[in-house]
Amino acid sequence: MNTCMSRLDHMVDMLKEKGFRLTPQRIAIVEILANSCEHPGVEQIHREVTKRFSTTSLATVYKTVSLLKELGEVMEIGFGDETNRYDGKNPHPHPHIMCVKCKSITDPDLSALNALSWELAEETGYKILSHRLDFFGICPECQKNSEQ
Amino acid sequence: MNTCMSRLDHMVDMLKEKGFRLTPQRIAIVEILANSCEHPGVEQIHREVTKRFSTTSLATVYKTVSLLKELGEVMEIGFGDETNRYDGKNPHPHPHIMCVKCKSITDPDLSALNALSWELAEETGYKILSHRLDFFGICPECQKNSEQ
DNA sequence: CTGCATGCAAATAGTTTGCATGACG
DNA sequence: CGTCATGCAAACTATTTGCATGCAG
Repeated sequence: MNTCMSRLDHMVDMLKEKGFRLTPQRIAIVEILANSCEHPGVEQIHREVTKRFSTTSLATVYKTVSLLKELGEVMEIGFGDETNRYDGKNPHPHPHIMCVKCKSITDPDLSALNALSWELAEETGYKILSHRLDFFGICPECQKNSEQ
Repeated sequence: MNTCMSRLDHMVDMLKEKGFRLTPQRIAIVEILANSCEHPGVEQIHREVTKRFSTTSLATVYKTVSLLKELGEVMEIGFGDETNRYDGKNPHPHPHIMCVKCKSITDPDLSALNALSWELAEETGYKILSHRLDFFGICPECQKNSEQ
């Protein structure tokens, strides 16, 4: 089990094991994904990487994120109109809550959730592979700011 | 209450009341949305409309669907890569289950769901406006077909 | 008649791809 | 050193927009 390893080390090891090259840009992107809590988008990741490697292209960010997505190390969060955001800390399906004003995304605890998948599989005969549970609302901070 | 009115009548009345024009194309699109169970996409709606009004443009379909969306009469279902699909029968948030092979979308019954929103609002202090619960899996039909 | 709706084409935005160059292993 | 990754630009796709024309009210 790798549970005691940092996400960063885990992701880097996985790339190494599978024979992918560890370029500085790639490592930087992995670091950002492994350490960000705010569910960054490609644009934001790109902004961060270029602070260290100024010539890094958007295409490289897309390619790296896409690679990690395929390896199951990063989960894509695609909210309606919003541009995609990514979660590298917890790449498995879990609920999100997004503030429609400030666009912040956080991960609430919802224990009662797993039961739903079972209920559903039994009811429909589907083989459930994954799911997505997203809430949209206004965060406490933004509620305060709109009370003029 | 309009619960005894057909969705079609309800949507047409709403357009009339709010002063939107009832062009034949618009009515045809509303009809398709009100009567389709398969959660059609814009392309599919367009294919249907053009059977009756062959010159109807994609832009008109987009505009009409968008209008109904803003009026709260149609719900957009945006699944990751897949192109958007629409639900005109039940425009309020409800769970979906999509087959990753045949791309069919159906509406399962999940009673235990409403409790989650409450739990969440209390836990996080968010004002919850909406949510999205989508499952991805393989439908019974496609499971059969892959057992060679 | 008057203005909103239509339909065409062009614009947009996020993302992907092709290809020549560069650097990891 | 060979191969894969990078970076640039061009391609793509779903959707939106501008504008002249048409038709509902």
